[in-house]
Amino acid sequence: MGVYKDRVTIYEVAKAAGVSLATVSRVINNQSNVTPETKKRVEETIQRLGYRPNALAQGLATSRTTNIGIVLSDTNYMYICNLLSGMIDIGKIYGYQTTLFVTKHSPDEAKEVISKLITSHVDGAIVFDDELDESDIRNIESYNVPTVIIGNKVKGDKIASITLNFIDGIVDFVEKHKNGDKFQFVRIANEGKLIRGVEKGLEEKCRDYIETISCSDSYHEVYSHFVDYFKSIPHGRFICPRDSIACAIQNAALDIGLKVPEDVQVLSIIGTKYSSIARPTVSSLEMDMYEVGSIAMRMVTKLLKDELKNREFVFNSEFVQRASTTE
Amino acid sequence: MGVYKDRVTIYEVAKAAGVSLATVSRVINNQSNVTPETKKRVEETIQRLGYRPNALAQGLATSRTTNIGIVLSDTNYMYICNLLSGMIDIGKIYGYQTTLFVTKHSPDEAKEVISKLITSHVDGAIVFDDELDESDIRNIESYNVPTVIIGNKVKGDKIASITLNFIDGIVDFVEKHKNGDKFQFVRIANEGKLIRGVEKGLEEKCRDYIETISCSDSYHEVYSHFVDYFKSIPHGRFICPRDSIACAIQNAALDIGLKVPEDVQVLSIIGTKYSSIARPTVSSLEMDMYEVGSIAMRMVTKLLKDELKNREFVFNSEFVQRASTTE
DNA sequence: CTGTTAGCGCTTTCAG
DNA sequence: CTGAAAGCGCTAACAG
Repeated sequence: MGVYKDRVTIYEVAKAAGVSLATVSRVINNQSNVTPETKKRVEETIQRLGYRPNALAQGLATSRTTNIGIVLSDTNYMYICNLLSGMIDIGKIYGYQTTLFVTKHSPDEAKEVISKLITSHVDGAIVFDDELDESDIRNIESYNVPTVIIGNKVKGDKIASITLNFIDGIVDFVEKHKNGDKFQFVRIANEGKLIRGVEKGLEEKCRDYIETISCSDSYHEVYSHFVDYFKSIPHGRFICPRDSIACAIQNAALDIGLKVPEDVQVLSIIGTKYSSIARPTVSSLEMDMYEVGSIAMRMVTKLLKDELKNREFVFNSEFVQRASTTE
Repeated sequence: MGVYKDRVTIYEVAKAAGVSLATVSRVINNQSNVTPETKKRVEETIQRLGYRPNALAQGLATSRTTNIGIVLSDTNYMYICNLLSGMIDIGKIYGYQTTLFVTKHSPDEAKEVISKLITSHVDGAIVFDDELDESDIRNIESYNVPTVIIGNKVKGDKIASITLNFIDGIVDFVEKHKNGDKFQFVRIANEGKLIRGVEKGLEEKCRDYIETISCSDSYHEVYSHFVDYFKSIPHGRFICPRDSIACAIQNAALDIGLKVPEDVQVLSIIGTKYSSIARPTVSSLEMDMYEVGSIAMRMVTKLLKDELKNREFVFNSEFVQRASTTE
């Protein structure tokens, strides 16, 4: 069939090096109690045979896998990629691999995914998923998987949480600019809890200055929707979940001959680098998602060692005024 | 300490249900040879006890993990996220989890990452990484891990490859527009092999119409670099690796009072949805990276079952003329 | 249809 | 400092 090595086991290494498996095990785990000569001999044999330990067997024997499970609702948005990137980078520093569990915004899948998470015996988990509620998190906890949950305040022995506070920044903004057109909150179908939470917060705190308008989640559909919209209502102020949506609206306005920000203003709740790439640049609530990811990963690693003092971390977003809104 | 279940094992389920482990095993693996009543009883016990199989033990016993390893150089670019998203979605359909291995464009890390990939005993792998060369892939192959490699033609018994052909589209474009300013290929530091390959191809085939200009990989640095640049050379045609770089250049041009595409033209090799969001819209070579990811995942799953006939898949990019270049 | 038993590859006491 | 042996949780013949 080919030149495939049948995977070499610790047993064969031991035999080839003339020692017992225990010794080989000590060498690959860098334990001190091995003579330098023995160690060298074993290491050479490992090299020569191309031996690689089997992480499954190690995991089974130690009940530690050096794997962190990451639960996300999607990986197709820039800000989620930034988040993911932060987690992975830091995870690597601490020697953790990451296994991805994606739920696609569906509650059913979310439940199933938890099941897989448990089964997979990750050492810890980071959850940034809108469909999971507290009971799901408790479920994970009950299987003894230390978990950091982003965007959902949950307390527990093995749980830490990161709150993403967009609402204060946006309420500030709305309050400061309440004179003029009512703000239109652009509600995207199937949007996650993070954004829904912001919407709810705005409803509570700024009821008088906010209306809601619904759209599908596609740049092109939003764009054409608003081309029509602006034909009858040639002005407005729009609060959008993401920068691509904000761009869709401002592009529609511009293409129809309206002016941004004179006639139409847009503002994005979650900004990415594209907020400052777009023209006009899009005002947004900046939050460094890469940083959020890094912190999250740092928190799980601490949680694993029972060294995490502060179980609750709050990220505040900062409103950044750009060209798509007036001062 | 808390309410943690000590993870229930198959053994305890068997005892509680009054059957042997073999029977429980049969039930959780959905094997047919179990009486409906026994099956029901076991399932109830599983429910009641909250039993979840241990994937490590299963993997050890069967030498199958239902895990696919994905090797990437980065997760911070939109097109890579799209790629990833495609892989994950399809993987899920076939019942595979995905474990991520990220190399951060470093050859050293790349070697180490392969080691981890082997160790982790994934059933298969998808590699989209610029630092790995053929010998690394052979290495993976020699450990019997069926692998799909994106952007690098490698042949082997357990290897399939996907070629991303950007070069033909771009050569076409250059040929058609060779009159006028020489094209400047914008070379980004630490750029991956994919882009370097395009550069090399252009050098070979369009030597007379191409020059190279070097930049760092940051929107803001590229932007300010070109603001300066355009002060002394107020025109040019630029071939950029990604749309954010193209935007940096065209924004610099616009902000300094130049016109796009009259004075300055830009073109992005890899386009994302932001190519059509940017204003002016950016001409680019479209390739649906989500689709690439889906195909890649489909190919590994076939490879695993030895059912893959066509070991080589070529994606051609299509040049899409937008507002940043002239016809 | 169900149970017994021998591994899967590794770690980890416990002796020596 | 090194080896022997038990066990991690599960699967898969093999018997019955």
